[in-house]
Amino acid sequence: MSKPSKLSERRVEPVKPAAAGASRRADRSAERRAAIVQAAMDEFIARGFAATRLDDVAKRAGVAKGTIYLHFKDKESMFEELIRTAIVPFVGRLAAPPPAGGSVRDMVEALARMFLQEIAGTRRADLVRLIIAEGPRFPSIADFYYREVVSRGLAAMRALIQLAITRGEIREPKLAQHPQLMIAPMMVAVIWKSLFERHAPLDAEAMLQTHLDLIFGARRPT
Amino acid sequence: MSKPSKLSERRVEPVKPAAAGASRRADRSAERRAAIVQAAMDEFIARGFAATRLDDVAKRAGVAKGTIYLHFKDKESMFEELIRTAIVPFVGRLAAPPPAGGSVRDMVEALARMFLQEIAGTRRADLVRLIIAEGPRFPSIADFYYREVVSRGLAAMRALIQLAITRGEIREPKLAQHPQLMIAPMMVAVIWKSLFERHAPLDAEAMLQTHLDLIFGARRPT
DNA sequence: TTACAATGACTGACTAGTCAGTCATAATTG
DNA sequence: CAATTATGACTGACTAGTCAGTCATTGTAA
Repeated sequence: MSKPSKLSERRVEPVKPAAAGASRRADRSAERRAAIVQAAMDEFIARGFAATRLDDVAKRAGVAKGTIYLHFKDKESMFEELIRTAIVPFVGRLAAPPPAGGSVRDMVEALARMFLQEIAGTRRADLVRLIIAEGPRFPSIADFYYREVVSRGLAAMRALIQLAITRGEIREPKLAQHPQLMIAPMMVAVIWKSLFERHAPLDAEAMLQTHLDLIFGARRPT
Repeated sequence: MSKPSKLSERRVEPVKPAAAGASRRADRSAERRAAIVQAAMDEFIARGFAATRLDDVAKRAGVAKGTIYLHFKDKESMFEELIRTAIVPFVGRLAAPPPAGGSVRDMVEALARMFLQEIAGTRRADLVRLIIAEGPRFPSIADFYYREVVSRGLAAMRALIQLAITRGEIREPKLAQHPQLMIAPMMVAVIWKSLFERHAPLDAEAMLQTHLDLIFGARRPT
């Protein structure tokens, strides 16, 4: 947090670059922090916030419990910071891929496919579930998630829908008022994978295609 | 679970119906049990399983902590039994309303509206969220939920879709393979209400209409 | 370059507190 | 009165967070 780690860089390796593995103090500290973050993520996903023991996190990270408190104020702020850190990478993605040249359907399909590959069927799916689970108890997380992911994602989706409407690819103009409808099957896929996959595996790809057919019209009407 | 609670019913009021307020032993016991169930539900929804204190449940139910253990084996089985108890009423509903005479769209719309009124916008929405949250840690609950609600609900929905397809109300035959698509907006509505309602209220009714228009075709194409 | 001093990351035993579950006692009922 | 039901003080296991002490790394002096 308020670590002036810059100080350790003002001199650029006076001596001994130490072969290959970085062994400088700041590096090790960063490594440990990363290990804690990783371990904590695993534990929180597996047990939820309240049931996670920091002793277990420390053990899994290969670190003493006290070390956790060198990096985080307490369990709660660790949790919050963790989620934030994990979400940030996606904020980039949401804005990054500039609309390709093809049809809107192709763009939406590409987005959805990316979502399915990168989220559903990944540990990140459980992260989404974790946010759903703990959101009401951590309003700041729900706020952050809404601001950084949901509202942006929906805005982007709305723009795509509007484009599709002007191009005539989508006939239902009201859809622009409910971009959630575009996302809904993805959310269901994520939840399904977490809860029911072993009861009945879900072919999210096929479901997606059907969904797109409903919205854009079947590719071959008969 | 293995509680033969039926025993309390074998005799039907031997004597003294006791004016108005029931005060017979079994009745009081049932009342207390109901109070505990209610209180526990509130606490579990508000805090999740691990963070819920039985002291709080007892206090809220107006009962001593020991009393809880007269009705439930332990916290965990109380939680499981609770969820089961809360879900059962819906199993009936899912099978109960026999297909009305109107169009399939009307039937689906009626079902969805019932869902929105009785689940989304109710404390029950949080129950769904609770199941999503704790499901992975309580496989028996996920199993039960899948068996009693999800699989039945999807089967019913699939039947309706098939009917609509044969009647020509729905053009997309693949939809029968993915009844989840029919439900998806409802799930999103439930989650939205729990997490984001204060950021951006969701008009679930309007969203439902748009969704139905996508599936059944807009009522007025232009 | 080498010896010594300062730093602060790291440790883990410890404290203070929490909470599920128990049980001796009290209250109620028939 | 005996039997049943309810109570809540109590126990013991468990855990978030602390802190005095250690020691590898870094800085400085000779």
